[in-house]
This record gives sequence, C-alpha cells and structure tokens, in this order.
Amino acid sequence: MTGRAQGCTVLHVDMDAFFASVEVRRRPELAGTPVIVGGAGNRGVVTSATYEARRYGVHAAMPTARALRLCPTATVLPGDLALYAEVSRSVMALFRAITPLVEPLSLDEAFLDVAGAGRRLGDAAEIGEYLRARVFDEQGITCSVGVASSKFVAKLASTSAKPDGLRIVRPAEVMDFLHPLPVGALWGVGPKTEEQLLRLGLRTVGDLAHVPAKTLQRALGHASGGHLHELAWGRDPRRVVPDEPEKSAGHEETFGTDVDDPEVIHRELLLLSERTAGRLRSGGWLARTVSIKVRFADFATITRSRTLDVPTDVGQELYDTARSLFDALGLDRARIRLVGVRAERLVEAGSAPQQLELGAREHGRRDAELAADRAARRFGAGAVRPATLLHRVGRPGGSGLTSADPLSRAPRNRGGRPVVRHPEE
DNA sequence: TCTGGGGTCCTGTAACCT
DNA sequence: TCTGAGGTTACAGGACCC
Repeated sequence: MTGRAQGCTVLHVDMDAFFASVEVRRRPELAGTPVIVGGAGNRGVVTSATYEARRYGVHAAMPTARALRLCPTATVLPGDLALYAEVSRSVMALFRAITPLVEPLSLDEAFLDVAGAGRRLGDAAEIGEYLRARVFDEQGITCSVGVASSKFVAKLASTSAKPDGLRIVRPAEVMDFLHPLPVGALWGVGPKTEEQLLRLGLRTVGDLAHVPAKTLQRALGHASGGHLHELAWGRDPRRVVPDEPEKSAGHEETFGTDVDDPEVIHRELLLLSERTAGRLRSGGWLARTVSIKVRFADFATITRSRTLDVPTDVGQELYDTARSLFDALGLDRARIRLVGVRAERLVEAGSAPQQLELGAREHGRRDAELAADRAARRFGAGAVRPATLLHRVGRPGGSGLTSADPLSRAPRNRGGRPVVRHPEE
C-alpha cells in the first residue's frame, strides 16, 4: 500500500460520546449542552457524557449524583440501549461493506483490517476519512479513527484523535508517538498497575520500554510484564479477528437498598438464572460452570463457582446451583448490595453430551422454558415467568441501563467489550 | 463521594492424576 | 505401599476494559 498511510492497514473506529451523541441527535435542542446518560437512582453511574459535560470533569463510571454536583445544569437521560444497538448495527454494516475483517469491541468501536480494500478505496487513511463522512451523513454522529500497522497503536491513535478526528501513526513514527505517553495509556494498565509502575519510577511508556522485561515480569507477573514490555516497543502481533466465540454470559443486579432477607436474594438469583438461561438458549450454548457473585454492603465482593456434571441451558438448573452456592456461604443476614449469576465455559448446544438418566424430567423443564421463550418473543419479555417472581420485592436500583433491557445482553469480546450481535434477530 | 453491568484475562492455591 | 515431582484442572480473587 502506498500514500500517506504507507504500511498501515489497521483502523480503529470509535464513536465520540456514543450514547450521549445518539440522544442529542434525537433531541437536537440539547446540542451544545451538557448531557449525561446513566442511572439517575441513588446508585446510578454515568454511562456516557457529551464533551460539554466532560469539561466539568464528568466521566463514565462516575456516580451520577457526583456528576450532577460537578455539572448541575446537565440533562440526565436514562438511556435507550435498543436505539444505540440499532445505530451500532447500521454502523457495523457500513464497516463490513468496506472489509469483511471487522472486529467489534463494543457497541461503539471496532477494528478493521483494510489490507484487502486498498485497491478499490484508496489507502487506509482515505478509507478512514470515507468512513467518518459516511457515519456522519447516515447517522448524524461523529467518530474518530486511528490508522496504524497494529491494533494497539491504532487504538491509541483514535484516542488521540478524539473528538471527530483521524490520526495516522506510520510504522516509522510509532516510537515517537508511544514513548511520551503516560504508562496509563497502555492497554492493560489500570489504576492499580499504574500505581505500581509509578512506585518503580516509571511514568511514561518510554520509561517502561527501557526497563528489562524480566524486571517488569517480576513486578507485574509473567504474562502482564512481558506483554507490557512488548507493547512499549510497539510490538502487537494480534490480528483483526471477526468472530470470537463467547466464553461466558450472565447477569447481576445491584439492589436499590441493601438486602439481608435470604428469600429476596433467592428470588433475585432465580430471576438472574432465568435471564441467563434465556441468553444461553438464544445463543445456542450450554454452560458447564455456574458462578455467583455476592457484593456486601461494604463493597467486599466474593465469587463462588461449581462445574456441573452435564452442561445446561435450563434456568431452573442454573438456579439450583446458584442457590446452593449461595446457601453454602452460610451468611447470617449479612447486608448484601449486589448478586450476580454467570454461566461459564460455554459449549455449543449441539456438541455437548446430552442428559441421559434424568432425561424425561429435565426435558420437561427445558421444554417449558423454550415455550416461555416463544411467548416472550410474541408477547414481550416477562410474559411467562416462575410464580415466585410474580411479586418481586426489594426492587433493584442502580443504572438506568439495567440488564432487564434485552439489548444490554450484547455478548462481549476479549476485555469485556460488548460485541454487536442480536439474539432476538 | 461512594462506586452499574456486561465481559475477559491472569495469578495463586489446592486438589487430583500419573 | 508410600512418597515426591510435575502436569492439569478447578476455584477464588483481582485487575482491567467499555
């Protein structure tokens, strides 16, 4: 490939303040004002904020109450994941019209490998500009694009181009681009690791690059240390992979106020198990392992898991295991803030061994749940549910974008980013 | 100022198998 | 039969990402 992006075939496209931008598109009177998308309840956090709100120090994951103290004039919206997913679907379709090598990382970002598209559409930078224009024309929102020879550098490039920009980092420019960045800019360096690196006197990526890999591995562990050292020298051999299989699926919910009643917890575990099982069935997966998560009032969090004899996608079986794991904790009315149920070690439904001895009974339960799935598709989610869930108390609070929304079920990719796939299609 | 919900990956430890 | 080494798997916790 020739031209100004010579040697670059990887694009990272990232929507600017995605959820908030979609909201502003829907309500043009909010353009140019601070807008926050997120939970408004006492335990809600910010999911997305316009750049006008960010100027006040508002950022994602910040408690909404605190965001409002920083920026009292902000408009807080609960969010509409179905709408965001629809926009995302259109944008990803646009990407796939350019190249089949599209790796979605979440609803609002994706890697593209355009090595094969160059002859038709120009070099990677021209393709990036073309995509930015098309996204704006078709969706009325802006995005930023990073162009580089590796995923990791392309991602950092798009971040540095934000908002509404495009940045090219040619192979010969990688070190000049990377080494002045703070260590926290590296993928995989969060607050804890950053603190550790700062204690070692390592402030920039350049500092980190000039420390022997062995030293980093001693400080951060073998895998992380080695990985960061490679990244600091711009080495990232990962390819753009269009379809990664799912590894787990689950749901969790924070109660509006802490709960100490085991009956309420049991009901919540049942609801979360049913939801998780529905996800498994719609995706054609069975789970080999069930895990639960319990977060106490003081935010201390524990997990417990158990591997099943036979993989399942039946809500009642997930629940039986989840409940037994919870009861085994032997909690004496501890105050609990959150519970979660997760299905792990997924296998394709067709490839797993079938339940033999208990066949008749288990099939009956599964058939009932499949019938409930059909009813839900026809009459809406929640049309059929276990009797114990008909009168739920201790309603969960938290984010406005609750997991009750079917579209928050978008499966995720490595690193926990949602992948745009829609089970109800 | 009090921390959502959806994920993946890594590490340490214990148990188990050969 | 006992013991130990080494590999694999399960489990729990933590860090990280969006």
